[in-house]
Amino acid sequence: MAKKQYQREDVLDNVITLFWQQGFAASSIQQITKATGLKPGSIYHEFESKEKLFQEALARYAASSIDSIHKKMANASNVNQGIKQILTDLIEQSKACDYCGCFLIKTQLELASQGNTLYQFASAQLASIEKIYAQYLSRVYSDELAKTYAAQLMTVIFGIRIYGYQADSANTITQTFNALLPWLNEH
Amino acid sequence: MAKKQYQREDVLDNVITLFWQQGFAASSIQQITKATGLKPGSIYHEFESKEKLFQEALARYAASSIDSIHKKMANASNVNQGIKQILTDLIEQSKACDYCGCFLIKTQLELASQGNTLYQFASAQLASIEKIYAQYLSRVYSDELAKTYAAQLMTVIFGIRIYGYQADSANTITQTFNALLPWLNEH
DNA sequence: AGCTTTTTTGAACAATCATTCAAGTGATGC
DNA sequence: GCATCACTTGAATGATTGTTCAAAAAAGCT
Repeated sequence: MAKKQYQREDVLDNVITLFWQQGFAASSIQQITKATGLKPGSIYHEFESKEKLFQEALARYAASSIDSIHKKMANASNVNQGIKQILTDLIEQSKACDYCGCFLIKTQLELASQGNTLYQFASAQLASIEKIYAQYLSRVYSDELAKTYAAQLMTVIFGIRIYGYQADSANTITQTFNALLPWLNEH
Repeated sequence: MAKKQYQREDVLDNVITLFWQQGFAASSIQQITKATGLKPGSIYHEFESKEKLFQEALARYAASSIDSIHKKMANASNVNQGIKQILTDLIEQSKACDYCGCFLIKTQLELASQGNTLYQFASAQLASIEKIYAQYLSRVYSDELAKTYAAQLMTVIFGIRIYGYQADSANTITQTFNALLPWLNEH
């Protein structure tokens, strides 16, 4: 079998689901083996370690998250509507899957106390997402106000993602974010 | 040594710190041993299992959290000021310690996907905290508005606790919650 | 003092952990 | 058709996991 029997990206996608659900510590190589169909040897041949594998999975998740933001903003009639759409989709998503929240947030929480590289990576990605929102908002508001709104937005997104772990919360949440971020209805 | 050499509550306090920092999966019995000074045998004699120990630690944390809310509300000149004080203290706290966030939130995120009992317990505790806020708010607002505000408050608290993981975020946060919850300045 | 009860001890348990590696496999270039 | 190469395999590694248990140790009770 000289030819690779898998695509690096497919493996990562499978592994994202697993790590996302269970976190880093609770995901064993055995489970990774089962989720990907690869034997331990192949995993270590392709990725250096469990940590490197996790890192790469997280990076892929972050990239696709950021990509999705840009796409939704491009399709929206204006900045505020775009953000509103993103929030709406977020709520829809948290209804659909049970392990949700955000992979980046979960990683940040799990690995914060160990000063881990993975924590720093997750944290940096979240910071850069905030910056992206600030950039979009600066099309409509002053730079200062844009930053302020971006911080508010991130806080509410975090809040929603945690609140979403509570059962049946979807209806409440929509009402909540509309009340918290009234400026979303401007323009 | 027929007499107990430790206080159940002291053991729990030590164990709260450990579990809070590292989460359930990443905290080994060996570490618990080191943190409490108890040998494995004693731990299993006093608490039934790692899970039961965690559960009890979490319950103690939740009880003290709820207690602290009531105390702060009792000391405040009115409901809104009391809540404001709680939020301010929360931010101060998240500056001080690095593993922060909230033990309940961390537990909820870590153990959600496994449908774990511990997840359900954490989730229920958070729901009951929301109910407590709603009760206080209903002194000042209609029952319906009180519920709405309580949901907003929880969302912002969640947001703040996650946002707090980002470095240097303390100044931004105060500004943010004042903007998100303008009704806190009423009365 | 002697018996009972409660607690402590630390070694031992099987299971599982992340990781390694020598051997095997099959396609590719010559 | 043979050697080379990239990849797969799965057993084996030693460390660590949560948990148990028989023996020891000390206090209370009669």
